[in-house]
Amino acid sequence: MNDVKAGQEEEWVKSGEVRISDLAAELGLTKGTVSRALNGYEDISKKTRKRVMEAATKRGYVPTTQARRLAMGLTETIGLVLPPMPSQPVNTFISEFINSVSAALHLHGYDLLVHSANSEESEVEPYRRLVQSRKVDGFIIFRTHEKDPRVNYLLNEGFPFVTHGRTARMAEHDWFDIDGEKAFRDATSHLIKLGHQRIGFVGGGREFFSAQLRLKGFRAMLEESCLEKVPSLEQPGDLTGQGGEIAAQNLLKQTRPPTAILCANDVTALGVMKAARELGFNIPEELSVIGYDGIALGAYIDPPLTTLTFSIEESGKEMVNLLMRRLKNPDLPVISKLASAILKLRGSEGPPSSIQNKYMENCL
Amino acid sequence: MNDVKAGQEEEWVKSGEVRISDLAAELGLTKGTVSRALNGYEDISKKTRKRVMEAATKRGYVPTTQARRLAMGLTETIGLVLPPMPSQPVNTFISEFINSVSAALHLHGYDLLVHSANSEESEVEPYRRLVQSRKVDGFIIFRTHEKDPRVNYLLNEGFPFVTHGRTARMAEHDWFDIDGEKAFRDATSHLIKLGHQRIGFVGGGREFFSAQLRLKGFRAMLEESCLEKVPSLEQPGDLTGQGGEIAAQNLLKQTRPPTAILCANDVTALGVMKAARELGFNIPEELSVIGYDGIALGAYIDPPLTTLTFSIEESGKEMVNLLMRRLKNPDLPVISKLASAILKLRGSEGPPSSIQNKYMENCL
DNA sequence: AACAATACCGAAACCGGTTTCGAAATGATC
DNA sequence: GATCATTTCGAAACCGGTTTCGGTATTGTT
Repeated sequence: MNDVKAGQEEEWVKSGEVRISDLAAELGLTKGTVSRALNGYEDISKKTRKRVMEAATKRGYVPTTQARRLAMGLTETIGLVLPPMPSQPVNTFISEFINSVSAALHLHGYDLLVHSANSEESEVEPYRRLVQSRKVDGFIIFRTHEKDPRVNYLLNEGFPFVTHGRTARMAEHDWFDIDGEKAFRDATSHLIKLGHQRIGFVGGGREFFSAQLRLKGFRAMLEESCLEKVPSLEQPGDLTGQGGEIAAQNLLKQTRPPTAILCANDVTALGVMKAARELGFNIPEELSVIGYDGIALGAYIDPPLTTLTFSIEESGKEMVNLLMRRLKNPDLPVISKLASAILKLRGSEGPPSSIQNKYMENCL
Repeated sequence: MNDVKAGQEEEWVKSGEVRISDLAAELGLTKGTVSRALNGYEDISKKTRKRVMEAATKRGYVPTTQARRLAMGLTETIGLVLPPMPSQPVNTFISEFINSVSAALHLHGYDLLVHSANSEESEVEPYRRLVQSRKVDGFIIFRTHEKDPRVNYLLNEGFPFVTHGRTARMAEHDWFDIDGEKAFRDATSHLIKLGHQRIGFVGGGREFFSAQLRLKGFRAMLEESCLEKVPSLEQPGDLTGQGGEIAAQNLLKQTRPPTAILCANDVTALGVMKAARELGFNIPEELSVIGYDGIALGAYIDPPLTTLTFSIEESGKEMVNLLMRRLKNPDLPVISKLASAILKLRGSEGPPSSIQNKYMENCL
């Protein structure tokens, strides 16, 4: 009876109380020996290794991370700085991304340090602080700009990082990206095949490189299909719902409004749809709308949003792989990975109400 | 001219290369003295303190976090474990929450470690690992269950944490919560005043304590208004869109369907609205829908979703305050904070098409 | 001028691990 | 049984800071 009680109490011993020196003393060894035994050094006899391992598991010894990392001169931590959240922070993307990155890092024994950006200070300031205080070994950067100060800073420091998205200096750093150009070629092509000839485009901010590439794909397919490029049909956006609303108003109040609108992301598309409804356009009968990101919420609105989608989980995993490779060997040549988005038809697009294909005849 | 060039080059000196011992050697002091000078000890003369400070800023000295934390015996890091993301991860809440928590922690010099939960292992496993390896000083826990194994584990370990949401053991730990009971009383009252008498309810998972409190508020207001409690009008949900769809079908296919539906969160409400549309119910004319969470996306759907909303930023800030207080003095009595949600009318609710107030007459 | 009090800094231990180096013990070889 | 190679472990330095303690040098007191 007493034994049982004692046993139970022993199970509830608080963890984290035993240090490597305790173990060493208990075993009559030095802490150096215990450390090597636990870390698989070859100069430890099988017998003592077993003895050490058993004592360690019995006593519930887990090395203190801080001490180990200090001794080994690394942090085993990756930093991720959230972009300053706009007043309309509709970012279902971010949580999924954090989740996948964190999971992938964990497989390599790395931790994820999430830092928020203070909108009042410079964009690179958080990075500078994390680098200087040596809190992280590398960074995951997303939403890259063409001329990205964060990238400039880290390249200058020679500090490891991987970007989600390309930059003007993409030849100098590892990056992962979705082929937004091809994605928008596909989406544009799909609309043209449905019979659309006046297609609007709502971009992301000009500062985002990805937004430019999406615009490029859009234009390329227009040209390939011998459709006239109409400047007024290309509206800037800012990746928010509000930006979508404004852009849609600019598009739909024109004398010859477009019969379809491509949006730089899903949230923008939601704003476009809202504005369209308010202006009396039926979707998709009178206006087709296509987004980009594949957020799950898009399936729940009316009509469900057709979008360009890709695996966020895969994105996170790939980026972590690139970063781990870089950390293991900083001198390896720069590599990159381009994944493709697929067009997910859900119902917010269809043939235009009045098909006019006079332009088509001019082609070929 | 030469001076200018030299000056520029000096500005680009790589950071993080100078250690405290370097500074000490340069100044002809010991590192102990330098450390005390920088940390404001009183036993350092004004002159040398100034000398040290200037040398530190000039050389760009920033103490290595790992070493400082090891010496001081704390991690200055708070852990946040993401819930296993369901197949429909429509969590706009999480990224906002992470952002606000991270920002608040930063004000106290703390970092945020975000960990993902592996759905194959026990829910407490990530917590156990983080505690044992001493990677964090405390936890932020959200989406609490009534009987929450994470809470049980941490209470048993005596490890600091704060929850977002109450638990069965809420008297033993600090917590922050939104008064969901009151919120649902308010929402129910609003619907009743509009003339609704058959009101449906779609809950969250039974395991979530918050969902039970919301149901409680709903029932309480029904009873207060002398409305009959109809069991078939209370449907379980799971905080996902799909769960909302299924629940709505169960509600709306009844011979006497409800004229309004309250949902445990916004995502559920989106599922409800989708199912309602497919069954031919017009919103809000034939069916009122109210959600909970106040996600920004709700404003962009048709009709815009009426919801119960609260400040996520404030939530994060408050929780961090509670946690910091606990870390500073672990023996302080347990405290908690209850904030209230407000009903944000956006248009997805209205008076029922046929007003029958026979029940009202029985009241009072 | 002698003595106590105070200001100031150096020396060293410490946090909890890892890793290098060398010495002792063991085994193999002739 | 002497010699040499191997196995195995202890000792100590190290990572980069913080903090305690004690000893000078300086100042203040009478």
